[in-house]
Amino acid sequence: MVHAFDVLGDPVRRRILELLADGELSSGEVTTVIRREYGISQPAVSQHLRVLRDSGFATVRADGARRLYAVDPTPLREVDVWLERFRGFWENRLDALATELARGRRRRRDPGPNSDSDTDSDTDTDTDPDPPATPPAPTRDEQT
Amino acid sequence: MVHAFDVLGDPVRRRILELLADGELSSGEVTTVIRREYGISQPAVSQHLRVLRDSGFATVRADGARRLYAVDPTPLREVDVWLERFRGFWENRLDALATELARGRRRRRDPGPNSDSDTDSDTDTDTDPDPPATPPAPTRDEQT
DNA sequence: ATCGTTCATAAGAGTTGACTTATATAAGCG
DNA sequence: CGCTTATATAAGTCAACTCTTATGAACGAT
Repeated sequence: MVHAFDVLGDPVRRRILELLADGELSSGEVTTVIRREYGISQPAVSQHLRVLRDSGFATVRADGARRLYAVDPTPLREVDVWLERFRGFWENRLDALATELARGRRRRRDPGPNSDSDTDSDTDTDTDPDPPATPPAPTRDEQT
Repeated sequence: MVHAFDVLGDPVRRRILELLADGELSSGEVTTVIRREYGISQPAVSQHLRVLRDSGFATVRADGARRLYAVDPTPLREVDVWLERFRGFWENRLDALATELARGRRRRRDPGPNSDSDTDSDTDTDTDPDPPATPPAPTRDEQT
């Protein structure tokens, strides 16, 4: 299946997530806004909602004939975790410390840039299955 | 120009950024790793580096015939800011408060899910130019 | 039961994007 | 100066993505 970042690559989908961030919305309500803002058809919106469903960014709940969509934060969190290694670039040490505390992390050592002497390798296995150890496939698609 | 999330949509580019996160690397060094991991050609890697340059994710510095690439955190930070509105989904209130402090924000109100009565519209202007107020163009491309 | 909603799926077209091979530019070196 | 190394660009191919229109399925109301 597609990677979280692939899903977020589309501006319409990002916008839909923004809308859902404020709470559950029906497919129709989402469609109304998106249609107005991007001028695309109802099926187009429905297809985006499908991608969001399939990729775990949104959940659906039936309410009569309507479908109520809500954010499922799981993949967004993955993105957040991936981003973590770069936070050292824009957060100063004190901020980083506070964030550490805020997140209740158990890991030691901060993700500062240019950690040369640091051969940490892959201590944080929690993040991404991204780097394949060996040439995956000639077709270069996402490895699940 | 392309949106930050478009750039991050590619696994090879994400991997390159991961490599650069540990410090400056030459094009050749990046190529060696990526070639081994993804089995793609030197020009392919070079093209990805170009995208990273053009989109502001990486900076280059000449060292003789070599080009040394480094992370430019600016667009990553934009992504982080975009993500901010969803943090309420996975951080509890206390964590959120600590993060607020850590980030030194001046804005009030937290990005909690299901804030129904909240017709915030667009208070946080710092984030995204994403939602166009009106149907932008029939071709639905990224508005710069 | 029939008709209007609400929403999803199907099929097809156009565009974009990521590779490939071939080649160009520039530096390092004998 | 010629040759190798380091890197970028050019041109072309192929696949994937996102639309479109047409249609289907389920619910609600008359």
